[in-house]
Amino acid sequence: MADLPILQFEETIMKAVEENTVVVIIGETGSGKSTQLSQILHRRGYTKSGIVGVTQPRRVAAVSVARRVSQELGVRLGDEVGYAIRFEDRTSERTRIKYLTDGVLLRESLSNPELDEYSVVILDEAHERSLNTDILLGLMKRLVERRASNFKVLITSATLDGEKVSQFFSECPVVRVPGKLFPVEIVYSHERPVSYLESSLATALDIHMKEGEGDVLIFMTGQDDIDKLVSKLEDRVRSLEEGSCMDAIILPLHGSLQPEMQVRVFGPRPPNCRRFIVATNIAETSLTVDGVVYVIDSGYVKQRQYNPSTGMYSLDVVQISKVQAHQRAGRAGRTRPGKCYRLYPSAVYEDEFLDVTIPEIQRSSLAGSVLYLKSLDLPDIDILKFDFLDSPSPESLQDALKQLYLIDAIDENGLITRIGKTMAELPLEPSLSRTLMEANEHGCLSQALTVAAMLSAETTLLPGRSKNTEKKRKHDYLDLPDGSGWGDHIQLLQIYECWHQTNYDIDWCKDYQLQVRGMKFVKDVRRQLSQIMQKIAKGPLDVQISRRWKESQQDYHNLRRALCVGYANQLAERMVYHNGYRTLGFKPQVVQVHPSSVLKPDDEGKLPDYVVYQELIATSRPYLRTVCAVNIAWVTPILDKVNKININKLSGGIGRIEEHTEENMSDLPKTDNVVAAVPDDHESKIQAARERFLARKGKK
DNA sequence: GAGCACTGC
Repeated sequence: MADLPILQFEETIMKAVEENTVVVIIGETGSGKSTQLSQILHRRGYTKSGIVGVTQPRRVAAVSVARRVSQELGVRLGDEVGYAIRFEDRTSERTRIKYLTDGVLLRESLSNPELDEYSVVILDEAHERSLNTDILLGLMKRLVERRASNFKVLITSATLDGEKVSQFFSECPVVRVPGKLFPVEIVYSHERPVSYLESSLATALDIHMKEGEGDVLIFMTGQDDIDKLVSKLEDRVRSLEEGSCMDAIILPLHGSLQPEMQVRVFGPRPPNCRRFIVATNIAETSLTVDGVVYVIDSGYVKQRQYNPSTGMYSLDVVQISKVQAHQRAGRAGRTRPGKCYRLYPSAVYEDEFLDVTIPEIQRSSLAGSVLYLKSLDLPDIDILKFDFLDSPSPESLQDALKQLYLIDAIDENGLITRIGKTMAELPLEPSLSRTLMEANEHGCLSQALTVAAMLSAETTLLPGRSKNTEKKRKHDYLDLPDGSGWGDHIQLLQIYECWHQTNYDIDWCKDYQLQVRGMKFVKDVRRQLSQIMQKIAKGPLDVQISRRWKESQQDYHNLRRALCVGYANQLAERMVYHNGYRTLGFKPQVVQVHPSSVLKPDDEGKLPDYVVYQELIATSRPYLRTVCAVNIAWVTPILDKVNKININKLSGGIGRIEEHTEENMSDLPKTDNVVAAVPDDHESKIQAARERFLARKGKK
């Protein structure tokens, strides 16, 4: 601890903090910023007038850093040093240093917008630019003006991007702290690989034959490629065995792996052995593998992005940014000098890679964030002029406003409604919180709570596609309830109700191949949602089991109607001659129900005329994921509302966001009072970056 | 009849 670089900068940092309200700290990996900054401030008396809060983008980081700091200070975790993550608040009245996820701090500002119990807030890992961090940055900017006398903000970033953050905070000082990484030699390819999979394979074998001890970390874009490379490596390494003096262990590493499998990557390594870890970008930030000396970087990442004009998400393989390339290379220099093999020429890196990753706020649907900001009810904040470090596109903000209006969270003037205010308190996406509100009016709150909770964990619920599914099991996945013909939401409800009837038996989950961790998470979410709904609940919150078929059909009917109201912006109509659907409310998209859905054609081979969907996502083609059948009678009033939307009024009559978006808004009333806005330098840079990005996408 | 990168309240 004593040799952490940051400690030599204590005086510099403190001088900057004393003289300024905001300070940016640039510290590379190993500088000790996450554990030491809070302690420095503590030593210097900043915990006397309030708490020093340190945000982290991830839960595990918040917990592990808090644990380490409590050890270093020799106090019990939860006393002077504590942490707060969802479902777990390990702080007490004595807590002076508090680690928390940025999502938790956002929730706290909902009930206490001035954050007056904090004397300092440190936004750690701000360079990762998570959606939540970006919103916090905007809120902090406002807060430091209001609380300038007794509040400090420190923002840490691992990259040169600190200058930009400094500009954002009126040219606040930037302190640079060196990291403790060993040098990493960068080796570029001479040309673009024909197949980066083959190229990775060849490079990995080359390292194994020629290089000294040390593990190899290979970055791939997804599970399929990881599995392919793992099996190819297995084959080739075996045939090389006489040529090499080392044994090889080949390990996949990605988010869908069961935790038990992930542990193999972090366990002790047998001597005289080289491990090949074939990973997604999970190994870029979330997980650190010890012993890595060689990194193979394909230069690609699979990235999820949102198109606000179609309401469609897509998962695309895109080039990484220079920052990401730097981060990947850094993974080779943690224990001793390393090497990073970039499977692309240096000219590609220089000319084609973006400097920084496009922040999440420019790649996501913003309905939830906009609702959150509106609910803060700060008279001095106008959402459309909200000061973001990087603004989301005008289309994206308009899309969010339209969505919120369609589900009654804001009125036609863009003002938050009473319903919207309650919705914002729920840790759910707006469509689901609106469903809960509606269900509460129609006697099916209990069922809606279950569905909302199930959807909060849905992706981790079902077992991953593992190669060894030959394990013996009592039931097949097909034995699970089938949604009674109404679709996936009803199926999720039925699954949870079955589990409830087994008294939440863990073995039951295992028998049905449901992820135990996922199901426990659902139970926690359901409890949390019930607590929030308690004060306005008009019916029971606990799981209700209907004895009779007719009763449950009535429940399903009410629930589907509530879902239809909540998902007003996620409606689709079946096409006349086949089972394709057309989305309603957006620029119409022709889509298919995802094959994993339990919704199946009826005896005449037809799917329901109308469905709501949880997600519209283009993978190999556009799909509706997680769908529920609804009645046309519920749909008609929504479509009437869609046709009457006046986006100009919703945006508070501000013309400036009209001019970029004419093309997407052709179905909406045209306004002739469009103000020609001159994009400032900041905006045009963003625009340029977007265009470069889109052009690159088009090329592929 | 296809398949989902990674987080978080």
